Amino acid sequence: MRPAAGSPRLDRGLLSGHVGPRVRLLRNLLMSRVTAALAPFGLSHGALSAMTLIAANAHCSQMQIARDLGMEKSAVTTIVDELVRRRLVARSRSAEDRRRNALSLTPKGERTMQAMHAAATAEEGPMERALDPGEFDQFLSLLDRAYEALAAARL
Amino acid sequence: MRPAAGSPRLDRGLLSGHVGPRVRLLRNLLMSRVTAALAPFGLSHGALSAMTLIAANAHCSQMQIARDLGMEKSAVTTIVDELVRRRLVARSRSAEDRRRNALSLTPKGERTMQAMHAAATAEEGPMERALDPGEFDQFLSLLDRAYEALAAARL
DNA sequence: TATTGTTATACTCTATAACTATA
DNA sequence: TATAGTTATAGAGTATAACAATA
Repeated sequence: MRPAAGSPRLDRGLLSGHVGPRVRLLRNLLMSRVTAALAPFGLSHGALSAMTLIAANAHCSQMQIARDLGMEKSAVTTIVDELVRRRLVARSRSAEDRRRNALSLTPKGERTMQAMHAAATAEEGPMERALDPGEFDQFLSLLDRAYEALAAARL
Repeated sequence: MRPAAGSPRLDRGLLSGHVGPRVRLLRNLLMSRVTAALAPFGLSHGALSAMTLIAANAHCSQMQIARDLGMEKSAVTTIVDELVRRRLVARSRSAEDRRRNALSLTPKGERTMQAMHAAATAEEGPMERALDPGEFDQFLSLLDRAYEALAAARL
């Protein structure tokens, strides 16, 4: 009888003190589940991330999206094209700087984004059950602060 | 003067209570920095993840890697082929079950993995500086527990 | 001259499907 | 019949580079 396929053992000696490998592994597992949950919408994770940022920063530019997600501007164009084609995002020229686009979610976009978040986060049950409520809240808070620190640190 | 490209504003109303979007955003930002740091090694993130699991679970099979990373077995074959070709991983048939491969890191593989971790995690400075030591340790612990809960929850 | 966005193209990673061998 | 691994192929997502419009 083999070791009864349980959860993998993480080597604290090799991973000690580092966020990167943990986020990679957690993201890989979460992604494979979320990809299936998002399939009915026909939109990528990148699209959901972009919609999330647009919802939080109305009239933002595509370069802002690119910087915040660590993507190239051309990739953002591809994503936004699809969102606009499906009437989930409205794109117009900025009045202040006519090089820029001003992005905002349409009402349909808001509804779709929320449905996608609901579908994606339904896969989170095991994590929520493994942590007690106080720990879970702190986990969310720490993820936010780590993200913001990283985003603020661009050169 | 525009809003002086600071960190993006995350909308707590839309993201409230969910790990997924936060991990996606954090991972996107971390990835784009780590990709550059890992470029000199000529190996992918998947390869580093695989090496990390092999280091922690000597003589594991490729199916174990696939399950733990949420990848398909054929993708694991591709990754392991490259690691074997570069003498970073030793692959032999399992004695107990001759369908399986038994994977382990070579000494060169151990050194390379540690160098890759060092290069990758050098990008983590901003996160470490944003959290005080106790918070940072708890962050690592919560990431581990979230991962383990998710990995244990496969059907 | 620098920045925003678009287009066209190519690459990296992973998945799908069909196959072999072991159990 | 079911599982582990390989091979060949296709696909999704993103990057690179050259360009147009605006600052």
